[in-house]
Amino acid sequence: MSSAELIVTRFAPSPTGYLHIGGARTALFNWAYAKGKQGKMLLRIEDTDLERSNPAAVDAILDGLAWLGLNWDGEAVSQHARQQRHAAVAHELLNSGKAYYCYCSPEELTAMREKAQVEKRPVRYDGTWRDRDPNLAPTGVKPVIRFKSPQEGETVINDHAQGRVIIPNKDLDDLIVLRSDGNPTYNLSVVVDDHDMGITDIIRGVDHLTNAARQTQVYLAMGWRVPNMTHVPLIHGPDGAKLSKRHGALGVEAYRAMGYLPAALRNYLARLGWSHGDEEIFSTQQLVEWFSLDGINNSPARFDFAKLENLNGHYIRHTSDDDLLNEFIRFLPFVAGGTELVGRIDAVMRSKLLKAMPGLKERAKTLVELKAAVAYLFSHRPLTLDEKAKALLDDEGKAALASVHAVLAGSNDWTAQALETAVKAHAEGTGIKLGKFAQPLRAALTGTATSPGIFDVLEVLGRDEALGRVADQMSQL
RNA sequence: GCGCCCUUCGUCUAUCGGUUAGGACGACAGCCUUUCACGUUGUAAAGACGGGUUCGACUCCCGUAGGGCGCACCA
Repeated sequence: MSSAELIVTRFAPSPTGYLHIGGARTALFNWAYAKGKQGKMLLRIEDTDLERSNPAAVDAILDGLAWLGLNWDGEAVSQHARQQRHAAVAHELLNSGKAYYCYCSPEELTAMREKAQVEKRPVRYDGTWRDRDPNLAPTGVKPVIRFKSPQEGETVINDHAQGRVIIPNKDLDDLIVLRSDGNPTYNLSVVVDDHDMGITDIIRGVDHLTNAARQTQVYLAMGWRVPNMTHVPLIHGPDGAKLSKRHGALGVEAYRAMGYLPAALRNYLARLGWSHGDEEIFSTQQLVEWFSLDGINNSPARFDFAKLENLNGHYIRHTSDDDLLNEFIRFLPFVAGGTELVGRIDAVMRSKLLKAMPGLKERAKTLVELKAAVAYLFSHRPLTLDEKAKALLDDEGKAALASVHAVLAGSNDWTAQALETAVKAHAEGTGIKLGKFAQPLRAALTGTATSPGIFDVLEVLGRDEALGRVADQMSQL
């Protein structure tokens, strides 16, 4: 593909402590787009604001991306490390007359803003120093460098999701590109980095749409090519308001702890703000093949846990027992009591879990539910029964247990199939419904009123353990 | 306040001027059944409002309403 240009996208999160779920979707889109075009996705950490950036926050993002299975090309770029270059570009702008020194103090700017607010005028820098003679500069004041933004005309953003967005230049004031302490500001750094990194396509949230206009002006001033832009709509909470802490889970690590599978989350996120006809459930491979910028909508989507849960259940059911067990073990450390459980999974337990998995995974919508469903395998005799299980083991239940115990003990083939045949025959022989035996049995074997098929439970538990658990409940009078 | 953007079932969405407006989740009802699930069958459920343009608008234009984003020496 020599004629076609290599697509280079980037994901550029600011390290705030976790990988935001909206950021995760942005990353997914960038990733899928780059992959589908045989291009590259780069990663840049926007750590310009050192006060809010720390290694732990960066790690949280890398960890989140890794968990989601989104890899990037090359080394992650630290924006902070490139400050010299950003400052150099600011001075380049200054020297070519595309920027100027501004000596306004923060207090003056605040006053300017407040005055504008009172007078109900747009709050913008009034351009005091734009054309003023630099010789008038007050002594002892460290100036900032402001970009000389065009005052006439309009700036056009040809956005792949939003369409042709036109912003009047009069509404864009002269932004600061270099602070008085010599550090560059975001809008400058982003442009310089995206240019230097050879980014061809910027895919990010619409919250950056106005920044896109300012950045476009900087590109133009530098004579650089403006990358293709795609601003994707934001994700809202179930109530329609912007997703915030109030809605609960913001970081992907929270979704991991809630027991969602990375593949399910990818699928769900992909369908939020993007679509490919009526396709609902598709593999990541298919996403990569299908993903296109014009499949992106331009209206915000509400996050729907019910749908995520449904999808997750589907993925759990369709994951092989072996893979699912591995996912489960990988998940356990992130949930209370999970690490201890991992310690108890030896070869024997592993094979029990694997054997029980077909029955278990039909019923779990999350790995948290799977953990609960698997608990009976880890229980020690005598079991502690929950309320519903206790209710099942009334006098009638215990009597049923005693009679079924004899049947089970008499079976010389401890397989689910053989045991089912035997117990069903017993039920028919006594004229009692199967349920009258199955439910007390379930209570005795699992300590709960719900579980996978009872004959499977019997087989997985093994003859001695199963008979022991039944006997425990028979004898307690 | 100024600028920009958005608006199809409760939710995610399909439709790219002509459809009985389709699918999925959720809800409800039935079937299956040893529990819970799964599976399966079916039902209810939508073009914000008002004007245009057009033979014909969910689709194009304008306005209104509602919602979102942005307006820092934050990113």
